[in-house]
Amino acid sequence: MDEQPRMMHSHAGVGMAGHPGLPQHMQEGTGGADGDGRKQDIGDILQQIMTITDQSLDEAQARKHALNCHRMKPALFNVLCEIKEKTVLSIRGAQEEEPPDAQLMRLDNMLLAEGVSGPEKGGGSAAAAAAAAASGGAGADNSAEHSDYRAKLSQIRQIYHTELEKYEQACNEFTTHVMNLLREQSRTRPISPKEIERMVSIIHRKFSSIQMQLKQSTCEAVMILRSRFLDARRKRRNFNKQATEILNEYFYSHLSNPYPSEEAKEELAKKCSITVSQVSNWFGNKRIRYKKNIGKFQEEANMYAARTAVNAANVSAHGSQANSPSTPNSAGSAGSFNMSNSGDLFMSVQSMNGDSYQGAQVGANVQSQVDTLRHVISQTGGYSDGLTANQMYSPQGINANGGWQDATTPSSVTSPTEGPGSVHSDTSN
DNA sequence: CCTAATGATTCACG
DNA sequence: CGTGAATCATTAGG
Repeated sequence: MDEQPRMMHSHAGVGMAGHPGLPQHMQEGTGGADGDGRKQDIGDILQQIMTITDQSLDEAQARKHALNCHRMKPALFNVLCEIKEKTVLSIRGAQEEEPPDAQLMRLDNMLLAEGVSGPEKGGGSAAAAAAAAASGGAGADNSAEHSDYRAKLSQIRQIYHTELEKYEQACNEFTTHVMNLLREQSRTRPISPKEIERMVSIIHRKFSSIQMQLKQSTCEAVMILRSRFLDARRKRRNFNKQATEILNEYFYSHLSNPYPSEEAKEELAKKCSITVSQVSNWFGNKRIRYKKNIGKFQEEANMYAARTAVNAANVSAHGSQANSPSTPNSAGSAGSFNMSNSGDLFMSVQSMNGDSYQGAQVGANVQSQVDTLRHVISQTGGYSDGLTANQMYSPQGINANGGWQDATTPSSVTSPTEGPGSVHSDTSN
């Protein structure tokens, strides 16, 4: 970097020597006479310039004025304008036509959809709500995040609008400024109204391209915000105890066919104040995890089974209360499904323990109670120690139903993990 | 801090 | 499309 100055210094004598514009160092050897002549010329030129500048600007002004006031001037300008029109402008005009910008339209649409542009405040929150609803309908309990999202969105919106306004104002100002300027200049040079118009449209195009940048960055901001919001949605919250209980209750009381129908899901969702997709997620997870390691869920299963059994008993004893988590589905499809595959078990259950219930059972409750009872039975019947119970359960819970899985013999997996440790674990409340 | 639990997401399949 | 399976990412508990 500082090579350069040093070089210049060291070579100053030579380097500057031949420079024509610098009269001060003309004593460089060879070109003596020539240099003197040039010096003379330059001096003259400088002198002339000085005199011109010093001389009358006034005079020039006066001449201009005279020209402007000449009576032929308008006509002349008209002609010149025409010529201009025919040449320059026509050429420019040819390349001016542009297709309606698809990208701009896309941006506009998106901003409108996100509620950034479009009508005032109300639109914003409505759009935010719509966005939230669209993103899975998780409108139940993430109100904090939701309001956060809304606040951020309205912030973006505000910035967008102020910027847009600023741009518009600047555009208008600039346009009028240019128009005035051109009008001013039209006195001194040929400018047709058409040309002004064209200039204005050029200005507008420039500004709209700036606006497009604004829109683009706004879109980006919204996207980022949105993705963050979605990420926040991914931030899971454990369901509350009650919800888990309800879900588990349903799961274990429909263990033979733990596939809630759409209506059942809706009902569960309502009961647990979660969304239907959350219910689906829960059941998906539950099924796979239960199946994967039945032993681990044994205690839970027994617990819920016992509970629902008691519940069912009470219900059927009282006769009137249709409170148990049975659904049309469990009565219909699951029933037939189960009957065909494990009718024997069903019968055996009935014959063993079902007597007391059988009389009072309502059709809809049969399935769930069969599931329930099976658990109770297996619990009470074979519950000598953890290991045997474990080995006993794993086949029965699933294979007997022939149902919702293809018996991948999980006992080998479950027994080492849960067996020796005695089935206790925690009280799992 | 580590680990298990758990809700959500993704991908393949029928 | 609903599921199963694997996986991710966060939470809760030690």
